[in-house]
Amino acid sequence: MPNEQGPGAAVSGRLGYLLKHTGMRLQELSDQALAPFGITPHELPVLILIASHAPASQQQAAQRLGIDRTSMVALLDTLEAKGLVVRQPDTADRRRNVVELTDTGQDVLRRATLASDAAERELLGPLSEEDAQHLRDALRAIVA
Amino acid sequence: MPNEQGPGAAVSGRLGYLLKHTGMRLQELSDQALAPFGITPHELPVLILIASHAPASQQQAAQRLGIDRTSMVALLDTLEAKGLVVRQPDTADRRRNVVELTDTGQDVLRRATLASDAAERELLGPLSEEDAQHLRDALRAIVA
DNA sequence: TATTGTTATACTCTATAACTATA
DNA sequence: TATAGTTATAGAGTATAACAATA
Repeated sequence: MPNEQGPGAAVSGRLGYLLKHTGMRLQELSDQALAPFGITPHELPVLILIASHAPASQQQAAQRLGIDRTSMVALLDTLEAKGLVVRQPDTADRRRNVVELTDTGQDVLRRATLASDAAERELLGPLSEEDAQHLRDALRAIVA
Repeated sequence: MPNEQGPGAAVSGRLGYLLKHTGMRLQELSDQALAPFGITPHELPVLILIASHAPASQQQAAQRLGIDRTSMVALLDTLEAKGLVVRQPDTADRRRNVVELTDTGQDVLRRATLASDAAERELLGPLSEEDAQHLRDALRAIVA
C-alpha cells in the first residue's frame, strides 16, 4: 500500500513507479476477469487484432503489438490449441499465414472483451468519468 | 508507430496497450538518461528509497518497491559492487542490514535524479503542463 | 538474395523453497 | 518459533541466430 506522503513520496511519485504499479493492478484485475474464458490479458489483444483483419501476416500483427515475431508464433500456437484461431497458408503469398478466428474464438472474443472492459472500469473506479477519459487521451497522446 | 484510427484502434485504444507502450517508451528514455551514471531505471528507485531512510530493512525496502526480497539482495549486490551503497549489520537487530549511500552514491543519486526528471519531461512532452499534472494525479489516485 | 514462419537457444526478470544467523 | 538476509533453483517472458519454404 503505497502512501502519497512521508519520506517514501520521493519514489512513489515517480512516473516509472506509477506506471509500473498501475500496470500491475490492471494485470491482477484482468487476470481475474479473463480466467473464466481460458485466456490471458496477453492473448486478448491478439484476438482483437485478428478480428480486425488489419494485419496481413503474423509478422505485422507482432509489430502492431510491440512483440517479437517469434513470440507471436508461441502465442498463436496456444490460441490454436485452444481452438480459438486457425492458421492457413496465404494462397497469394504462401510464405505467409492467414490467421482467422474460429466461431468459438469470436464468441470468446466478444465476451472476454466485455469482461476486460469491466476490469478497466474497475481500475479507473477512483476517477471521475471525465478524469478517466483525460487519462486515456493523455496516454494516447504519448504513445502516438 | 501505433495509429489512433483504422481497424487497429480497437487494440491500441485499450488501457493495457496504452500503459504497456507508455512504459516501454519511458524505459527507453530512462535507459539513455541514466546510462552515463552507470545505473539502470530499476536501480534509481532503490537509491532514492535508501536516501529517504524510510525503510528500516532490506525487506521493507523491497515491499515498498513491489519487488521480492530476494530480488532486493541482487539489486543491492550490484549497487554495492558499484560503490554506491554499503551494508552493515544493524546493531539493534543483527539479523537486519542498515543500508546507506556512499558519498559517491549520494552524488550519483543527485545527478541521476535530474537526468531521470528530464526523461520524464521528455515523455510528457506532447502534453501541456496542466495535462501532465492531471496524468500524475490520476495515476496516483489509482495506485493509492 | 530477401522474407515468413519456425525452431533452438540463451538471457533477463522474478518467484519459491531451503539454509544461516539471529531474535 | 519466527524473522532477515542469503542462496539455489526454476519458471515466465523475451530476444537472437539459424533453418526451411517461398518469393
